[in-house]
Amino acid sequence: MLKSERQEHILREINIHNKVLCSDLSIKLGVSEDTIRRDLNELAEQDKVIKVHGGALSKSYHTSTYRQAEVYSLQEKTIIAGKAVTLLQEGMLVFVSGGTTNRELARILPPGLSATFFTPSLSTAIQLMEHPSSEVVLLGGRVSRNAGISVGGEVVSRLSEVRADLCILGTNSIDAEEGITDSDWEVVQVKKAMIGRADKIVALALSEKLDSVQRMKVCDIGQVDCLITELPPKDKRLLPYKKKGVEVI
Amino acid sequence: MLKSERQEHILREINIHNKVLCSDLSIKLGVSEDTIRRDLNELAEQDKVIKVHGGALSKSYHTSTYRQAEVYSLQEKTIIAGKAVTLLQEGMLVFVSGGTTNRELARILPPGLSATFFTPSLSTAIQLMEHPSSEVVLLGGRVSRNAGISVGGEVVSRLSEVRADLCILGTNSIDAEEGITDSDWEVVQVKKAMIGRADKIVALALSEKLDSVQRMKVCDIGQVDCLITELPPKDKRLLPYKKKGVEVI
DNA sequence: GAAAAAGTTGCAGCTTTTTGCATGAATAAG
DNA sequence: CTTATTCATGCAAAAAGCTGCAACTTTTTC
Repeated sequence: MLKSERQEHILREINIHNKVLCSDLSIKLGVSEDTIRRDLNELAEQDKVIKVHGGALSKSYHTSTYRQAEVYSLQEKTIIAGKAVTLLQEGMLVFVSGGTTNRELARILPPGLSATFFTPSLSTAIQLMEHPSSEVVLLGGRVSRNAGISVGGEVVSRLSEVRADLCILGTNSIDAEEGITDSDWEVVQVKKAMIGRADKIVALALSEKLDSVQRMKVCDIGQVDCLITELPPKDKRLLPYKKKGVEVI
Repeated sequence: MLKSERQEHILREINIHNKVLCSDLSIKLGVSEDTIRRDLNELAEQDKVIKVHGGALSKSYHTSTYRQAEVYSLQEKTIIAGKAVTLLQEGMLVFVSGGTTNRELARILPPGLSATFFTPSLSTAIQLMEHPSSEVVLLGGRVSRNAGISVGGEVVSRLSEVRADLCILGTNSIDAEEGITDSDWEVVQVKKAMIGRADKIVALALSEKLDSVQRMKVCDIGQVDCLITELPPKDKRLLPYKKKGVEVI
């Protein structure tokens, strides 16, 4: 295993768990603790991690600790994000909507992956900015104070000029009959535009959002190719969606 | 559990409850009270908590905001931002560039003011979002990892469709002879476009940036209407700029 | 393509840090 | 004033870190 390969692995581990122990990594990667220590020191010098006695901590976790701690259901969201990452492939063009789950996705992106991300979300864009090898395109427009994303005709018309391989939607409500729904008209417009211009639609949802409906429709369940929750795919609650032909991860 | 992790946990506990007891933490974290005591003493030395007999108290009770401490020369930047705010008027359309000084400006914006801000800067936009009565328009485009702003043709062409009353530029280098200069080509393109579409140009600069020159030219000193530093307007160092007809605040 | 240089890795020996415990002093509470 | 905590200190064991070194691999140079 190459040194750089190993360091990427370490970075990835840190992004997922927010910390690593020298002893764990030593076993997991099959090298001595000294080597791990040296790696961590190098990464710390490059300001990519924070070295502490016994291991290292994630930098993004630390710099924004105050917010991170406040993220609701963070653990579940990290699980969801981890599953979603498996769908990403080298060179893809990906639409990413707003929401904390998507920001979490941006945070745990494998360092090696180089893809192009289009997003109207400020926080997702900022998180993606820290990723070394990906391109980030921010969709500009009037900023919705409420949602923290750009909205309006400009976003929609900008989206109409691209075609994405994948569209990753954070969802507030999803139901096997009613499809994906939301409560903010402007957000709905943006999501609709994203859906219309992507080959594959992936919905991320906490299990508590399942089988709930809100006022405004984003899309039919038939348009959703893949549903990701923190539940194991064979959970009962996911059955109605499978029956509608949605792939469940 | 890592030491730093444990201290993080203690800090969070303190922020929630405003106080902690050594005995509680000892049980909750599964370490001896001595260890907790040592942690609390360390945190107290770093001025993060207030140590008292039997435990510790929250410090943020009295003083809030941690992240501000991390901004370089924050005090000077706040002074600059405070002066710049006086130029803003009701209903104005304002271009704002990136940089921490401009973010500081966004932070101290008078709550009553309702203006429209166009910015390519992610952090400025996020800060402006918290302002109750202003409109924020984010200029979208490829995101420059380096500068944290949108760059590229789209930003420029978008700017060409508006005309602003005011353009507030954070500057890295300004010189009475060479004008405003910068080191990042893409940032320069965006700034140029902003300057070309605004009636009044305001440059914000720390005094240490005065009389310095970098490789790429943003604009001539003649194009700058107003220069704001943290210095009093009659400071000697500002004389060369006054002579060139720049208003100095 | 061989020799030299540079980089990588594990190990032994030693230093530093961390942690829990024992002891006695300091402090708060009744 | 008495009593029960709480605190500071020193100490020892364990864990983690650092350093130099030797073995090995990769890259560069001639």
